[in-house]
Amino acid sequence: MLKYMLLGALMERSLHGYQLKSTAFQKMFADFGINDGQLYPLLKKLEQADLIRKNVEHQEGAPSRHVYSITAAGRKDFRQWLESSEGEERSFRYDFFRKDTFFVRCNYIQYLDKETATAKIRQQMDTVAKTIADLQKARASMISRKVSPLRISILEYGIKSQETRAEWLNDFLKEVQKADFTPV
Amino acid sequence: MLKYMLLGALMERSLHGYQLKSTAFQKMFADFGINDGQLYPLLKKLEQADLIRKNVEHQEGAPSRHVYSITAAGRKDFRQWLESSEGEERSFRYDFFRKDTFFVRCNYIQYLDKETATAKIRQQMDTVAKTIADLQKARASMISRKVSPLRISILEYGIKSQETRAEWLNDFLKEVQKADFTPV
DNA sequence: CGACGCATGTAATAGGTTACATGATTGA
DNA sequence: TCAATCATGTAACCTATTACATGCGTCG
Repeated sequence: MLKYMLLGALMERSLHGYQLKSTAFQKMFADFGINDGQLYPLLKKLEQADLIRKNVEHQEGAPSRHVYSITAAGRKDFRQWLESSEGEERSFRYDFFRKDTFFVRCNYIQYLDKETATAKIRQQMDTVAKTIADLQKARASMISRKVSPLRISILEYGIKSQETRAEWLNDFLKEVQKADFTPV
Repeated sequence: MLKYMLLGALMERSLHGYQLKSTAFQKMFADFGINDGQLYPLLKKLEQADLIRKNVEHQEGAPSRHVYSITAAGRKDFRQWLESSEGEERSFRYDFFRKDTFFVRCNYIQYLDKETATAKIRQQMDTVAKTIADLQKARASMISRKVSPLRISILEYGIKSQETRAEWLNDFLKEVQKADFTPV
């Protein structure tokens, strides 16, 4: 998937590795972003596959920049991926069930005592609240920077889904407080 | 994470490999479940770490079952993980942005023509609708089987989040139809 | 003088998927 | 007889994360 995210970023304009890291894969929160260990080897691989082309820009008194641009083959590959629906089936493999640590823990919440369980849920509520605040700030900034409404719309999904999570956490907390936690 | 899901399943009762696959990691949809290539090596690894213990049950005219039960060390390890909050920070690394193929494609939707984009969104709407129907069926079955309300609650998050997705898809479709798709 | 931003990369490891490999029983 | 279900496992591969490694310029 990262392959297509890189190609997608290069569809607009040519970029060098560090630019990809710092602009196209900007940190949105704490540790979001792309890691070097994946970026540089993948760029090399894409270059070898002739999907992107490298142009080294020498700079005086600074490390050279390796500017990558997408090739015709790269554009074709990207469009093919974009048009396909591969990976869009409902599978749940990458969904709340398995990839969301908090939810996986929730499945076993009866093994905790009520106080610990409550504290855990409240902590998650805090995290979600902070995330929503951050996303709303990001949204405001995107609006003022006149980012395309489609991109803003995508961010709004993030906000909506976190709000849904917050609502559910409220319900779940009530459910936990009602439940009978017999020590196991 | 799978490690703790296996230990969590064994907290309740001892199970053999195939049981873990077919009951604890039941398919909920098309291809949800656990794959052999991960299950069996991991069981072996956990056994070597003395977190679980194997007991081979010979069966006449059928392959032997390797029944695993959790050890005291396994229970301790599991509880420690359960109480910790590791991986529950907001990171978005495992969130809608990067792991959801449909959403990643949405970021580049302006590279598609309006018809293709519309078709793609409608297809996703269908998928989501089918998923919601399946989850609701699962919920009904859980209620009749008198599964604990906490477990049902977790499934309800799945329903809620898919409903949020459906709502957003509606909004996004409108946005796409309003937008100016100049071919790129 | 130390931290941070710019700029590139490698190595080791972990986690997960697909495909391969085997073999018995049961039901259509 | 063919397919599905039960039952266990290995090998190859791909993806992703962490940590390591280097070096310059600038700002406080």
